[in-house]
Amino acid sequence: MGSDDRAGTAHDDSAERPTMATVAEAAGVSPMTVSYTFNQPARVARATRQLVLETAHRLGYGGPNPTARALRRGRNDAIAVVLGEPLAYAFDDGQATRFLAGVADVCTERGLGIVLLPMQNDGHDRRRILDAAVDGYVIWTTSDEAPALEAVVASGLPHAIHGGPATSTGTLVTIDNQAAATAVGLEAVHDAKQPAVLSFPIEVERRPQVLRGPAIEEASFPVARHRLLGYRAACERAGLSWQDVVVATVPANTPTAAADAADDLLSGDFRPDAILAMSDTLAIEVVRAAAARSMSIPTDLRITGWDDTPEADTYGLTTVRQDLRMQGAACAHALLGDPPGVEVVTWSVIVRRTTRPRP
Amino acid sequence: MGSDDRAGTAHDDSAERPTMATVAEAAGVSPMTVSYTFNQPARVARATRQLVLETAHRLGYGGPNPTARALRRGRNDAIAVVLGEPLAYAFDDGQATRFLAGVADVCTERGLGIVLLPMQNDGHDRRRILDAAVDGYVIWTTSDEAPALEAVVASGLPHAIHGGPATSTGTLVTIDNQAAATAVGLEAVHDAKQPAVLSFPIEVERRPQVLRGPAIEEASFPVARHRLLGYRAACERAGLSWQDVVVATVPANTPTAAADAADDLLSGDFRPDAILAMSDTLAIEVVRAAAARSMSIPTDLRITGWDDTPEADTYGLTTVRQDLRMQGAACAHALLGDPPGVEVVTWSVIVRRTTRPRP
DNA sequence: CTGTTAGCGCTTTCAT
DNA sequence: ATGAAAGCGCTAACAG
Repeated sequence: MGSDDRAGTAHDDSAERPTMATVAEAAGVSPMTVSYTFNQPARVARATRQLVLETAHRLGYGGPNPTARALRRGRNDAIAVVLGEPLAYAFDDGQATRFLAGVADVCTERGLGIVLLPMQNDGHDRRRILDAAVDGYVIWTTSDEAPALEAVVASGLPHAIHGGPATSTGTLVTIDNQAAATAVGLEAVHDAKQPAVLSFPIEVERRPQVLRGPAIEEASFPVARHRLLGYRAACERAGLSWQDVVVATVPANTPTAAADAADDLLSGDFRPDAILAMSDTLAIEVVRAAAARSMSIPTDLRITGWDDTPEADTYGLTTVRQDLRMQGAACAHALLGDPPGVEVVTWSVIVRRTTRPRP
Repeated sequence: MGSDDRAGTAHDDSAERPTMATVAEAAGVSPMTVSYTFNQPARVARATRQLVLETAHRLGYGGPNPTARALRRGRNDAIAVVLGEPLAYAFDDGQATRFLAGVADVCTERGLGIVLLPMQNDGHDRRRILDAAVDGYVIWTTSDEAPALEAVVASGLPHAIHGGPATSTGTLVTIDNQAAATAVGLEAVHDAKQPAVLSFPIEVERRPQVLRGPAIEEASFPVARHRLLGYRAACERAGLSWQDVVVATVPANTPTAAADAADDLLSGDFRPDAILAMSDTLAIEVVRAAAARSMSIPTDLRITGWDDTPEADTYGLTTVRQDLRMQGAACAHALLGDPPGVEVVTWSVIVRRTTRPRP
């Protein structure tokens, strides 16, 4: 590295971190005056303020201790976002990051911190939640039995849940996944014989699996469950039996996981002529895998996605349009007690070239 | 939403949130016994523990208040990650998310929360930093004069900075960007006549610009500056004058911004025969833009990237290999006082098909 | 095994 | 415009 990059004189651990009292004493004023200087400067005489600020600076006092202030005020000015998956996955998951961006929009605007709480499903999740110094929780799509949910409810703090499951005390923000799945699914299956589904995990271990006509009611994740119910309805309405539908699940909504699953689906004995994917990320890897096999879309294979990302347009993907960023913002608002406003989240189906027009 | 979506019991907003003292009184024990029950259960008689837990549950006490505990313990069990950009950008930035994942690895392992602090460059940044209840800061690549840096130093808390700039009290984690830029740059410019650079922002406004032979020393971001210095060295070593090199900057390291910039570079009067990009994300958009123009790579155009992402391999990109996730973890460790271990961050150049072999 | 004491650093409330 | 008192909810340190 260049010589303009010098760091690392030692850290002085011996110096006590100064407190308000230290500064007050050094400046010859009361602690209250120091507090006012930092919190309501207008209330303090110009000269006093100056003196306090100088003393603070001289002593290396950086301002009121946020923890003490939070305790006294009974408010942390921060909210937690509970992610039901390792953070590394969440950051690779376009849906999750768009949702997070929406939460962040509100937090930035209101000057709130965002605390990310990764869940591990390892028994410490409850602690992780209850130990966070926050004023409320936003929960990103999780499973029905997640201990995290119980902990959030136990905290007694306000919370908003995206996708599901609902709690009795929180706000649920979601589109009607089942209805949307039926609608988009029909675009692909109306002229198909062997549909398959590329699904989010349906059990908490998040293992990748390939199942035939799985029992949907047992799926642990409400979002996946509702979409599967919708897809099933679409298949049945097209005169197809759910028993014959193959469902492949990915461990995470990332391109890498999607590519593997797409490969599995297209290489197996089962030769699907329609694939209903629960995200554009997944669907696009199907498009690619199909292209690699010189399959013609939509003739040989119909594909639907979910989210209507910019890439969906690039790939001509028939998909469900929803605004996850807005839903993230809606969760934050709900939790902060703002007027609901967006209780009902809208969605629509965007029909493009990866499916054939319905009669 | 389906009626299968119920959880939790009613929330009584009228009830005061119980404290340890409340529980202690109700259970007929001292507050310390309640504290021990939650923090060192082994120290409490089984029967007493049982009683306390039951009482707590009955009263809806969710456990020790994290803020009070943090104040008393002098520790927050959370660290902040300071992002020099809006969160929405950071989440779209593969480098940033890989780095964050590394920080998250360590935090997850150690049970620490991650507080995301987006900077706005709006004068409140100092406050945002100093108001966070955390035990230290990890700073993601920022500019030399960022007020955030001053605030972090003023906090007196330990901090680790990725990329730069260094502070006197923090740890710097970075590869030798200048040396790496020279090395990878040479792969592309050794047989080129008109190189161009696709760069990260060089001024804090992050405006997209196209400059010819810019004054590198004035670039505000150390990472971009060092890489530009390295690229310049490569050009000069190849007998080319920096004055003739066009540098285009992107507002953010995202595919969208990259596509725009790649377009600008390839559509302008200046016809580059080599493009040195500061990330694989940027480089790949150049490859695509070149393909769309039927340019032949590496014959018509040599391209280098940075990071050696999986996509770099897919696209046959000559690039710099570095492990940002590990660097994120190194920052977290440094800040937590763990033995350094990774002071020196390694890098290497991976030569693939987007450049021509050097003689 | 359980309890007492004494604050952590700050700010609300109420004086002056 | 400044200050004194009180205590937010908890736990380290030290009894017993």
